[in-house]
Amino acid sequence: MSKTIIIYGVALAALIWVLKFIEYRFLVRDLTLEFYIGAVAMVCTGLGIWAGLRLTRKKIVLQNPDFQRDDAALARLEITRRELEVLTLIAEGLSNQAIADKLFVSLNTVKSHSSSLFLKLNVRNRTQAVLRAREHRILP
Amino acid sequence: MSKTIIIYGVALAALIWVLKFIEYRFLVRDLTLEFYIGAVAMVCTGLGIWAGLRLTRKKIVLQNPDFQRDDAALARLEITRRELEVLTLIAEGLSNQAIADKLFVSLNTVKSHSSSLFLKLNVRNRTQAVLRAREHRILP
DNA sequence: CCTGAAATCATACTTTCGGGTGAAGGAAAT
DNA sequence: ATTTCCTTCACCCGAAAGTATGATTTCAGG
Repeated sequence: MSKTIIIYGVALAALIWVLKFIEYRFLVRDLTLEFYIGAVAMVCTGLGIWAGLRLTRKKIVLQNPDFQRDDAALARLEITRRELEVLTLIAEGLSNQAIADKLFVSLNTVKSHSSSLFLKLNVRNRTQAVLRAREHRILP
Repeated sequence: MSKTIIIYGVALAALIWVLKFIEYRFLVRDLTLEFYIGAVAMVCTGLGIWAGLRLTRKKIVLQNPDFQRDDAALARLEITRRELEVLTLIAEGLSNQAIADKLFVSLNTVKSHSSSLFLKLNVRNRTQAVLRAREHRILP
């Protein structure tokens, strides 16, 4: 956050410094407008590329390759297919509304599923549900 | 849930069946009150032990023994000590109120910490925060 | 000594979650 | 055919979570 701002500030300061340096070094009284524009364009392009990479940097995937779902646990806990879907999306950090949009169902439906899920997993909220599901080897 | 109820029902039915059997088998007209009480006591004791074991069965601990916190990530994200504490408790599925009680601070304080945590982790809720923290190797 | 970062808490407000209840349609099993 | 289970959805309500803003205090480091 503040680091980003600082880097931008430093970059702009460096640009100004370089321009000043050029002015003095080569005894140029006034650099041409084109030169300024070009310099700003270059710096902004660089910063843009850097910011773009930062903003869209790929997710760090944290996968356990040798995860094997314990279907016996699923059966024992009487968790249905749809509930498992909802549970999976909950584990991805989605809100109920987001889950509803993703599954093309209403918010109420998602609430129903998650509620019965919490009952069956014997937990009180989604964070605990994810923990429990992992313990039961229902989720990776 | 329903399984528990079924087992209780079966146990009671079995008890009644056994008592009837004894009555016929030994041509006893009326079993003594003490006998009934004793039978009920035995069955209920057994069920109680079983239920107690079920209810208090130990947590399945899901620990990654070779977890090493990425302190660089902590510094990079500018996460403070207190925020890390809160984050850890969030990851354990505790509510804000529970965290407040555990840390002997007010609910508002916990909210403050979690809010700035979400900002720094660039997430919108606690579940995503836990995910992100794991990705950054801040949490096991 | 002064500054800045942390930590604490408050107040107020909006959004999201979660519980409870009930109900309708559909598919599969008996 | 009837029952049972799953899925879907609605409505209501209270609790919890999250946002925004600002004040205070403490304390290490320059």
